[in-house]
Amino acid sequence: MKISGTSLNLSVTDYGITLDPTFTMLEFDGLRVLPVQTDLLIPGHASASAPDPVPQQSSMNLCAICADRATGKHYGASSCDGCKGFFRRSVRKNHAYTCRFSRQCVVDKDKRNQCRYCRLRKCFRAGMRKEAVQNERDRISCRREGQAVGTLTIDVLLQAEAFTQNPSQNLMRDINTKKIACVGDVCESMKQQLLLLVEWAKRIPEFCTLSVDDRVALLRAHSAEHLILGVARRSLPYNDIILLGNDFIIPFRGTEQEMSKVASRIFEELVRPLKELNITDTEFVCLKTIVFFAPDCPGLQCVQAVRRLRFQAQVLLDEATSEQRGRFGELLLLLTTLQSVAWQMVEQLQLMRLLGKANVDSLLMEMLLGEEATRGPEALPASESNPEALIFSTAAESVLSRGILTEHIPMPNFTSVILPVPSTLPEDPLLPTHTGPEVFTHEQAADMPREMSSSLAMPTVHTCL
Amino acid sequence: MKISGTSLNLSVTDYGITLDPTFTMLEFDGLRVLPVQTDLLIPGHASASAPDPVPQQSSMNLCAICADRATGKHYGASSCDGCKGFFRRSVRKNHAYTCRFSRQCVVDKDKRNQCRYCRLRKCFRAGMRKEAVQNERDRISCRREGQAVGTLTIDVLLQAEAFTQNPSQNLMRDINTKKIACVGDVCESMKQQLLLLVEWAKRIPEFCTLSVDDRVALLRAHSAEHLILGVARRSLPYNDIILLGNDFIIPFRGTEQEMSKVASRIFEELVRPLKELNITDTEFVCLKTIVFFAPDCPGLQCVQAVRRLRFQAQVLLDEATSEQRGRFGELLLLLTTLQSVAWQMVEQLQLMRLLGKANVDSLLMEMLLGEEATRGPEALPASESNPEALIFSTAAESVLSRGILTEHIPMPNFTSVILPVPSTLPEDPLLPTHTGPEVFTHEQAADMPREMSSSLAMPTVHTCL
DNA sequence: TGAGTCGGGTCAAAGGTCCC
DNA sequence: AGGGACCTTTGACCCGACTC
Repeated sequence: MKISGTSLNLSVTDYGITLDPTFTMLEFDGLRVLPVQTDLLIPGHASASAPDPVPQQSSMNLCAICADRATGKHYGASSCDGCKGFFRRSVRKNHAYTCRFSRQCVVDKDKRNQCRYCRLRKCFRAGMRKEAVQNERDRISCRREGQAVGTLTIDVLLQAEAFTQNPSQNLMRDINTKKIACVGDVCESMKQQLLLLVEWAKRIPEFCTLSVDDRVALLRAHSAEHLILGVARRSLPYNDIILLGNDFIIPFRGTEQEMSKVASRIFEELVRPLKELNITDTEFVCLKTIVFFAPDCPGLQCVQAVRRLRFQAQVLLDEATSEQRGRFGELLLLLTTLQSVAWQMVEQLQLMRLLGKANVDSLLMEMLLGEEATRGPEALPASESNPEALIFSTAAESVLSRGILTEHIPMPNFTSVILPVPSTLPEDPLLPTHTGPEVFTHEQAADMPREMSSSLAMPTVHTCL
Repeated sequence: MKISGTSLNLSVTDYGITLDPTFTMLEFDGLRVLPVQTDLLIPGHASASAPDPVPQQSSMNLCAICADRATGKHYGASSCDGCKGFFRRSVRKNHAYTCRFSRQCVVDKDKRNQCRYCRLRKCFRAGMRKEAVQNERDRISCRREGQAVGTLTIDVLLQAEAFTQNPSQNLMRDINTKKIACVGDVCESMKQQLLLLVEWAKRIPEFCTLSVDDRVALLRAHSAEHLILGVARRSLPYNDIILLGNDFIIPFRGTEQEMSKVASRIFEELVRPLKELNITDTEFVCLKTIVFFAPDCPGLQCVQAVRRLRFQAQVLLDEATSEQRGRFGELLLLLTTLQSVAWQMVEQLQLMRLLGKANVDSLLMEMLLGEEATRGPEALPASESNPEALIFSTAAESVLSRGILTEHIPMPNFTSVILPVPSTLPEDPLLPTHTGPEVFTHEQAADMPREMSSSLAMPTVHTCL
């Protein structure tokens, strides 16, 4: 802030107004700048009328308080760095000094530190104004300081994501060499991706601290959205197809009507906007985490913890997108679209299953079609937010699933999935066990031959945890 | 913070004005210096219930970052010289700042120098773009771009909202005097609210510039969400009930199971979070507008225009919530919950209709249950985002509606609703006509006696426009 | 063409840093 | 625990290219 240099002598009149009544330097406030000094501060004024023996040039270079060499004007008076700093510290800290003598101490370069009371008084008399001292500013020095809203960090999320990525698809083979998926291929890919989702979640320490029931609840609640989100990201480089995790593709035309319809929505409503936004890896993992830690989750016990985690994730996304206005909002708004597409996919899957066109195994049943047998009587009455439960829940009030649909195709009883799970899995060299180290990788899921993985004895979420 | 260099009477600097007598020098008075504690950052725990900011008075003259006097547009945002220089220096030197607090520092004229991280972030959020900062003394001729965020303003939205509010409910009569709604009451209220939604939309100039087909498409696409959003807001003062627009209530228990279930979800998943956030009117109208201008809308032709409008709305919401970190995200994330609850309500309504428990008239059929006969052959193949269409669409591939459900209850043919609508309505003194002035108000809809409004000859959206 | 806009740059006077 | 030499940042003001 620049102040006209000639107006300084008018500026001292307001001290009393802005002063704190308890301000202990009050007695300085009535002081006026000494006339002689004022003249010296006005360039071009002294030479005309005052026969000052000291040349103007040198007086400007002298501190008006202690006559040390001045480094410029500070707070309204030409002063040295010492008096400048002294004045700032005194005002900032609201220091109250007292004179041990009779308030007539000499203040010069040598003795300026002998009486702070007289030095500060001379600062005011020289024209320094406490109003010119500003508020404390930000630090300049760049010490790295972790700030962490919570404990979730981008790094953890990126690592979890990298762990469950399929590097073999990175080399972007020619699309023409890829095969068009049949319904079985789609189900197979979904199953693989769901297993990878479990592995992904297990890489998030905060997830692991939740109860088993809550972990299962989270994994089930939005698995369909995760499948869609994953396939949308995977399909970003392409224009006319959806690329599955097992390297099959779904074109928009030329395959089953139902599949191409969902695929087309994925492209138009998700892939296209994501392309336009040019979503980064960081943003993607944040979105995924936001979807994952959904507090409106059927049967969730520790709602507050999950809320906190989602809050952290959305703040992380906010930080990651802060350089482009509107970007954060656009990304978050894609989640409603994601939810819509996911629900349509689930409905299609349910239809295919009911029509006998798809062989849906128990893991898909449990995670995608909303088998809810795990919900005990303590389940929250108001937590019916997953779409599957709405349409085909086991809830007694659903006429669709019980009154009509199940007349045609009885739904198997899946209460077995909540039975205690053995701590070790059936012996299978390809599978990780609960007792062994976590060595489950994409090679074992995503790249697993279909014939083998479709017979995996790993049907429930509980088993995977 | 410009000081006229020629006037001497400006001796009281801006800093002097802002020097609060109670300012303690050492503390960041305005800042919430919170310990890094996640609990405090969760919306419900936030102490500050941001009061509605003063409606932008001459906002073009204010710096969008610190509210100092703006000197014009700089790098994409109306800003003062200070923020202009700060942004340029930051971008040029590629500075990476760190917030010493929790990244929600207030950035105003007084405190803008207290946290460079938050200041820079606010620059970006206000629309400044890195690319607008040029390297050296070279000038790129590409002027005129970037800005034109849009024409939507908070004021227009607030006025449209006020117009469709029911003032008689503001005096918050005793809940005990209100009657419990039966299914018919609910349908009646929904119909009234849908008519008010049309009136609300007509108060938004940008909506009126769209084609009739697009207007109808927007009104249909998310009407269920608007009903839920409205009822949630209306129910904010209460704890155990949902308050309908026609003053009936829905308790969580003691009425039909289906109704109380949705009501309970509305409360637990929407009213409760909104209460904790203490949502303002400004935020509410922004949310409503974001829901309304959904670009993934079946049959929408002018997708880009709608996208722009939603973008404007979400940026307005962002600006309205920028004082509290995470608030914007929490509000946006409620929209997925809103979508979920709305779909459940639609499903319940459909069930009630199919079971003969509800008398659903053609307006509700068209707007809530997704009659899609208006979609011509030019309809976008990939725009099936409305939930009703998913579940009970007339699309040939839906086994649910055609193959199974309609075996029991044949669906009437509603193609009549798209027939050309006569430019004048059947004579009815209560109804506005297309040729007359717009005099439709809440007195005519929300406060209309049930017996009359249920026989309104206003069945289609087209007719209302 | 001439006022307005918005890029650029400058530098006095604020700020902060850190050894003594 | 300040003091003060020394360095960084701020922002009011100016310039110039471009637009209308």
